[in-house]
Amino acid sequence: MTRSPTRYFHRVWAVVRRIPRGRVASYGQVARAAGFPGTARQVVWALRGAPASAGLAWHRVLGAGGKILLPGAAGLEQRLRLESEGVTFTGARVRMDRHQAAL
DNA sequence: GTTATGACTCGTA
DNA sequence: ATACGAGCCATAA
Repeated sequence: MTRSPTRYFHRVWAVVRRIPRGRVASYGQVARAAGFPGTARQVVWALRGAPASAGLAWHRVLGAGGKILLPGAAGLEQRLRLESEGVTFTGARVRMDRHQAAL
């Protein structure tokens, strides 16, 4: 089978797109749902490589346990975006027990 | 072909 | 709670 070099990206984007508003998922969960278990780090490439025009909900992807891993101002923006969607936090972490997306 | 990078994850201290 | 190390692997150079 001819495998497109961009298939990985495409699959990851497809998974992120189906995370509902107000829900979140971890990098590892996205990777697993995309059919590439154990490739949590590579999800980052897909998120950064996604065109802004795609409107990808990158802010709904967090580290394991609901922790925001994006450093600096971007991390703050992520939190603000999530809160504006109704996502609640416990300290620095998202309440995964309430906002875990069903993948 | 090799090397470096990284918004990871888990175990351990 | 934080800190560190090791394993992980697609992409870029």
